[in-house]
Amino acid sequence: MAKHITPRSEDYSRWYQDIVKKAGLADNSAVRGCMVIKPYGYAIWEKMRDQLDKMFKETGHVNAYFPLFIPKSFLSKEAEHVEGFAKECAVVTHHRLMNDPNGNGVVVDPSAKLEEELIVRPTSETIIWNTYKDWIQSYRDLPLLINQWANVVRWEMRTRPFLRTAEFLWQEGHTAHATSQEAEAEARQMHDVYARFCEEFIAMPVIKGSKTDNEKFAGAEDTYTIEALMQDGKALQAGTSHFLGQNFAKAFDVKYLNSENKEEYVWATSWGVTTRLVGALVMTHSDDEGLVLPPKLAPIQVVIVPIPKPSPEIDELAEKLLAGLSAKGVSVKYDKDDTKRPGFKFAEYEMKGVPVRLGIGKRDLEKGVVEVARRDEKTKESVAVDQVENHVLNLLDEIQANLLDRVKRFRDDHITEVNSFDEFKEVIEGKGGFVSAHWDGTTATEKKIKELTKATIRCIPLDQADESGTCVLTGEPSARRVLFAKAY
RNA sequence: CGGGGCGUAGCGCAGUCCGGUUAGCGCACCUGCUUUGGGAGCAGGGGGCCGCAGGUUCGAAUCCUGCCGCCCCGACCA
Repeated sequence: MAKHITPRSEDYSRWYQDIVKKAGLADNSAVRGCMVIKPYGYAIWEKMRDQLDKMFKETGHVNAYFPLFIPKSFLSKEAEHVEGFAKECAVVTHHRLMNDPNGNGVVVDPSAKLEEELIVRPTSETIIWNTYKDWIQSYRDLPLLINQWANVVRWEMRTRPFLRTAEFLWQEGHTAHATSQEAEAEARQMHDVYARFCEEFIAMPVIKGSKTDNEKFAGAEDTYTIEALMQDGKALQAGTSHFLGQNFAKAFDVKYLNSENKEEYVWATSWGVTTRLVGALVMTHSDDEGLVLPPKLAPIQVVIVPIPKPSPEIDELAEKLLAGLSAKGVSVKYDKDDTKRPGFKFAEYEMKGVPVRLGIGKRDLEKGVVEVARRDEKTKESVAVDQVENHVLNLLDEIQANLLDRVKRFRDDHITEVNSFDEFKEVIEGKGGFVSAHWDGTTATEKKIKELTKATIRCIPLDQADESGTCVLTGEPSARRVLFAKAY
């Protein structure tokens, strides 16, 4: 059967959902707003997770695990924080079920009401800082550099697989430091780690910047963000790193004695990326034929397809190539399923985004070649058997680089400087992408622009020269340009 | 939470307006044969509380009432 994917030009949102479903990444579940991550989708997340975990360890962090449930009272200790999350929390009120006296299955046992309700964590700052209070006494206990891999729940109105679901997987780093400078450096360091991960592994260039007061994390002093651009011209926040100042330390009374025996509040950061990155990956590279995966995150990097079906001669060569490539660390699959025809397999592996496909048929055997097809450019070539291994190794690198290059060009073409509000609207409504414009620095203007155009300030880019000008909406003076876009 | 749409086989749908044999089609699945360099062909076969609960009727997928769920679009958000 031809598995039809809605073309991007027709309906980008449906195209995205088709890819997620037909490439076998995730299914809708019986639970509203929650998805089932299927093995293939989870394999991609695992690759991301393993790589990120390695990078966290390299920067001195260790993993730990904190409770799923947070006492309600904890959330109200930091006023801005509770403000940010209160509207989307799942609340546990009882701890027991009982048989319905009327015979309708089970019901909540009213006598099992919790004295203090528990909140399913939307993020773990509060439970963690409540714990850190006991762990930190002296400057010798600092810095405390901890990460946790966990699920969190945010009761969203509208959900989309990977991009926004009620429950999602993520990592959250929570660190404590003796000085403001050190905490700031940590927040920026992890910001860099995220940006590097996105570029090197997802092959997705990101813009590093800081959030405006309006857009920053509830409870943070500063929020650093990485912003990516999707194919449809909308921006996607791919990760954030927060400098929390002493807000949580004060709320949870976390103090340490410095070397002069003086008590001080600690300085904090938190930082996270989520399974949303899987959605970002999909929307960054894929095409109307299906998923396109960067080799570094592809669960299967190379697939070998026998044409038209396995035979002793084909098997022999395939097994040899498989062994050789596997020894070099490449994940290879030899598809020996003889109930499927080659054409079906080609389409299927293209749907799944496998970067490189090797085809071996009788004609190839006679000529001593293998057909090598690359997913990113959809091209094929014949390569002599004894060169296949090196060729594939190089090709994987080339594909990884090509994807990044391609996306970078698209992204750079979609950062448009504008100097009037008319231009601003024209670009936002037409071309899309990021709009670089002067802004007077007020939340009121930011909100007004959003109201008028649906575009929000994605970030104040870090690596950008100051340039004085006038606000695109109000004409008030502005010290630098900021990036606006419609966002996911 | 507003607006729109949809619940019939694993998936996609027709049938519903205007009630009437045994509920149908495509894909998928199973068996067999023939095929096989870009999603194979033929033949045979299995699979349905027609979203749930009431009601009207001799008779309900179809009409009425209530409920539940899902999707899309918006407001809010990683």
